[in-house]
Amino acid sequence: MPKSLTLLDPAEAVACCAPLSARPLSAEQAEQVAPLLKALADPVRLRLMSLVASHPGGEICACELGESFDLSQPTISHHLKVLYDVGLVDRDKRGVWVYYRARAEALASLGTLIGCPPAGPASGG
Amino acid sequence: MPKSLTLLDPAEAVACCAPLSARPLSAEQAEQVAPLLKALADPVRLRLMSLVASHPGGEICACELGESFDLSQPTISHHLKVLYDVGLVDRDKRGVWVYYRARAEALASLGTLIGCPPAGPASGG
DNA sequence: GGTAGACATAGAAGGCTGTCAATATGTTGG
DNA sequence: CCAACATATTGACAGCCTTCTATGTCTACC
Repeated sequence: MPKSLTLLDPAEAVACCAPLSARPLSAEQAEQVAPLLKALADPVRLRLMSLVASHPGGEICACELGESFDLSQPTISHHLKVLYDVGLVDRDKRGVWVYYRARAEALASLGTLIGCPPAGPASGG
Repeated sequence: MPKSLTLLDPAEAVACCAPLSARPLSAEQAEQVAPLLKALADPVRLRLMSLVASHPGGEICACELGESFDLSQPTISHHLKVLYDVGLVDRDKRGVWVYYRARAEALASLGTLIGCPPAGPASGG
């Protein structure tokens, strides 16, 4: 059971929350959002997420991800699973290889919740 | 020693990073950003941050923060210290009370790094 | 069928984290 | 100076997290 079928991903639940600075987050909301942040709150996973999100073509092979780290294959696999379980990345198995893709809308929701600079003219310093 | 004097806060260092999806985060950048996310990756701290950031007047007394939780005073104090140490909040002691203020630019930098929706028409949700 | 390769899972070790009770520190007022 | 109060620090403990090695699973190819 890779994900829940009837409930929202953590990543999807975030979209319902107003920015942190708009109004106090409820305890329930905080419990939903924290796992997403926790998933990103590790240097390895943060780099993995960035590698996936920034890769040309939108997807990247797990084998290529592993080459960027001095870590064992199971460790990389574990971190990718954490990102997958909270809904920050999608996976697609093609033959022997597994391709990961960033969920842009999940990152966008999380960024908005944390607090994006107000939409306006270019900031001047 | 509340903070480093010559080096940047984690919160300040984040401002130097492009969004996750723009280019792969370096290992060094990831090591700098992860502590910030880790600080927010706890339900209690996330609510504390939201309470501080959303409070009218821009600041809020620690005593008022504690009343929102079913946790001991030392625990709240500990969580506030975590947020303070990474530079997400400022503190101001006035008499017996301590007032906390959100560092809006730190939240904005972090939000931008994670990935804000591209500036466009108002989202309908 | 058998072998090789890519990825996932299981189990264990060591370190980190959240929480508390107890105590320390600093401030106000008598 | 002492009492009362707000907040911070200390020390301890349970639980979780990151990492590894060993192993399992699935696909491709001969």
